[in-house]
Amino acid sequence: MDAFFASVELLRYPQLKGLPLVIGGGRRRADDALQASRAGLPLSEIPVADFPRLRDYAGRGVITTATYAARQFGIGSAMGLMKAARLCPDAILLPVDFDEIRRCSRAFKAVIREIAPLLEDRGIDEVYIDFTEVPGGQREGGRVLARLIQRGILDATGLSCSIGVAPNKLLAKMASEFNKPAGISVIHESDLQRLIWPLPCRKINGIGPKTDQKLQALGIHTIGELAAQPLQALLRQFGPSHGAWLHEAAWGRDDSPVVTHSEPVSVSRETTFERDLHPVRDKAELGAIFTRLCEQVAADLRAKGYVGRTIGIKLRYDDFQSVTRELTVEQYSADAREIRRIAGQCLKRVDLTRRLRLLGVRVGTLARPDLLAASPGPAPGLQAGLSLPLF
DNA sequence: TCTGGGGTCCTAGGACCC
DNA sequence: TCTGGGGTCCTAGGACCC
Repeated sequence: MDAFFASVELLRYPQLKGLPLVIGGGRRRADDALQASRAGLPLSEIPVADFPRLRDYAGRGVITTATYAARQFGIGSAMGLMKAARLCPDAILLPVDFDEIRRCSRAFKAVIREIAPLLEDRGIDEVYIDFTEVPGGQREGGRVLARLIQRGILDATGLSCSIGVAPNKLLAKMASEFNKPAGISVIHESDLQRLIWPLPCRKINGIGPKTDQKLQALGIHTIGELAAQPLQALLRQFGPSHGAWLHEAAWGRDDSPVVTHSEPVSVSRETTFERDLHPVRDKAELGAIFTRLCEQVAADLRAKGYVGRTIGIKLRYDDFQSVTRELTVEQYSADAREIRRIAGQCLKRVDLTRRLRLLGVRVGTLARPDLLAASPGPAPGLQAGLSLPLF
């Protein structure tokens, strides 16, 4: 989806079209001013002058989405809001409306599923689609079906998306970025040298800042340069698994399937405080936050229909160093008090003399309670042992 | 100028088992 | 007194993605 979070807001506030608009922020509501001016007015008639600006923000948030107009100023995703405010103080800032985002996310995925059911969910605003077997999927190399999907999403939601069509997910993902926004690009294996190899390595999905830095240090800047590296050299530098993957990716090879269903691995909640808190001096405040996080995780688990038996915490100190602790217990649970009890034991195993900026609670090793009841494992009194000598 | 929140997957070491 | 070759599970950290 193109500038998804921002585009969703533009549906409500069309008067902001073409203006630099940024979505993000932490706890502090960026739309306080808007709430006040809203009274009695249709949303689309709220004067542009009444919208909150980046310059008025003074919190710890980052940018989730910037419209293309805002990107002109050098603003981008994951940038701190304070830095963004310096680049474009007049940009309008709105908070993320998660309920509305989720609604739009479900809506656009539903449109795609109607046309092409083999869909892999890649988060709130992205999917992979296998339309090899969809009737008409091969027309114009897939371009016809891509147009159909694009049009269907626009009609149903008013939102635009960009589609890349390719022989595999790796290339399709890169292709989807060629013509943003509202673009379609179709690429074939034979386009590898011309279209893919000139790109920076960072464009490969799976090469992040760390790997890129390491590649740069080796004098490897483009995907073509990476492809030219002897496999042996990559294996030596990056280990057998990562090295082999880098080589394959540079050659545009990816045989990973489109996965239509997956079970969640963990559920977590975390929060960055408005100001750093001291475990001793701000004990009461931290305790309340801790309890709330446990309650939220428990509620999320129950809403999704899962229980878990690995309970963990995450801390971030004021110097941004993060630590985690976890404990796996016998009994599955989705109970806030039980989660808090185990998480509390984890807390005892970390340094609590330094100021914290973040606290998180996580539950892993998940199971569905209904399935658990169906196969309770070895019941007491029914256990048997059998051993045979090996030789 | 400090850097959100929710996830997945991988690695590596240690405990423990056969 | 020295020392194998599997395997699973648990834990901590880190890279990466949306």
